[in-house]
Amino acid sequence: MFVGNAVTVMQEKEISQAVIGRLPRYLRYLGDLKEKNIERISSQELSSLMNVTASQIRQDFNNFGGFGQQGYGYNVEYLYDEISKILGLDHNHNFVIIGAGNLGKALGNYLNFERRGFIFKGMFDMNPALIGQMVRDVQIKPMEELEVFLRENTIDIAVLTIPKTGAVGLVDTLVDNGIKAIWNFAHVDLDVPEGVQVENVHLSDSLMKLSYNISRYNDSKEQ
Amino acid sequence: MFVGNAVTVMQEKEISQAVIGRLPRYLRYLGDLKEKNIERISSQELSSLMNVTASQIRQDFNNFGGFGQQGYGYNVEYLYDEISKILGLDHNHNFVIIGAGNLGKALGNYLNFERRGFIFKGMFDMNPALIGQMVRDVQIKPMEELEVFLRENTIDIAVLTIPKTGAVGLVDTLVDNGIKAIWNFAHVDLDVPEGVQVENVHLSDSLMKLSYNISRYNDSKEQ
DNA sequence: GATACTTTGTCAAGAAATTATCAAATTTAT
DNA sequence: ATAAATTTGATAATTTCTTGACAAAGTATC
Repeated sequence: MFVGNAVTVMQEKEISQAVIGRLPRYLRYLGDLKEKNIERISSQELSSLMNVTASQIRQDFNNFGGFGQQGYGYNVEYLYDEISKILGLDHNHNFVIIGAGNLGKALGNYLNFERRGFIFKGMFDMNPALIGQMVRDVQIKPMEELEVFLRENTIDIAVLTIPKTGAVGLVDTLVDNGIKAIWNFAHVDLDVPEGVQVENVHLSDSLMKLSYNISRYNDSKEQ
Repeated sequence: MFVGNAVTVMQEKEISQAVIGRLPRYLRYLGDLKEKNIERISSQELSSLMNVTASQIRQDFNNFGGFGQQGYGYNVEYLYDEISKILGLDHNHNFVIIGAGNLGKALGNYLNFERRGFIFKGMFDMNPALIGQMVRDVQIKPMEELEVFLRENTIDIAVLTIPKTGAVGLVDTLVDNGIKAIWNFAHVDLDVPEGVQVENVHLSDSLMKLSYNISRYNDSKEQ
């Protein structure tokens, strides 16, 4: 009797976040190529297009298996589809936005997310003045209804566009009601249980980096 | 006779962007400590607070010179001020927002940038329906007035919240009229001359990373 | 004021990421 | 069909980033 292999977990090599972070950019360039009806591309061509080394491109793609062919290069459409799958864009993700301020509304109105399978399902806010307003085809609901809504709908992602004070206390509610991932625009680090994903967008951090690079360049000029 | 040293330009060690990227987070924690009137902190304490190694903290700070003292640790306020200076937050940066859509308005209304010395000076859009509207104390102007405005005011930063097609063609105008840095929300890579800083905020890339991490975790669970 | 304790700054080691190199596979040209 | 050119995937070399270790310098205690 053969046992043992049945439960063998394929120890997949962990892909570094550095690699993952580059995939969306590859996808963007491949999408552009597809629109231009370009059928194939070599790592060398893509390299000069994207300003990264050809070696890195091949290395990155090879983390997921051989997508290319010697002497030919990569088939644009095939590669595009494979990267889409890797990024989980081959199936839909429902999301709710919590915080119906300017930023929340901006994200709710952003149609391109839908094209990638991110479906805007609900929006919540504490402010009574906002309740009932429409953002696209979604009506803003009071925060009290969030829990029930999450239980009655299959929502993967919560987008947090509320001040940091509110954000921290909300995590438990979200996680307890099935949220798998948080796209966090609040300027605070969230503490989530193992298995819940957090992606931070700290806009002011980004602006500070820009500020540093301005100063650095000016200082180096002065010398 | 000793010559040579006179013209020796202090070859400052280039600080890696990895380090710079961590500075805003340090600043945030130090700000919180300051608010709690905590006077001093050791790398060890900060380490457990921020979930990074104490060694990395000391290494990071030491890139800029010794901010601490053996046996004592770091003075919170002093360290806060020094990091602020490094990030160029000790003087103001004026910015304009180009693109008065939802995202542009959201950023224009975000008051916290002002606290850090980023001053909202102007807003421009192509859409005639938006011209004249107020965003805080700034009136939306037509794109035709952008060039003159940039010449007549000292603006460091242009915030691009327009679709990518418009963004690429705008770079030359911005750079020719004194813009030193672009905070780019358009989903495209901008080609700028040496010395002009670009910080990209590619929201859909960020969302895709989140999507990958959701899939990855679910897949690993299934096995 | 002497001693024990704390904690930095620095240097070395280790790990991770990037780049270079090249054999093997395939395509293109003759 | 054969030879020349192209290009991947894999491995090795290099570089960068992170972590560990510890002497030196300070603080706190008795």
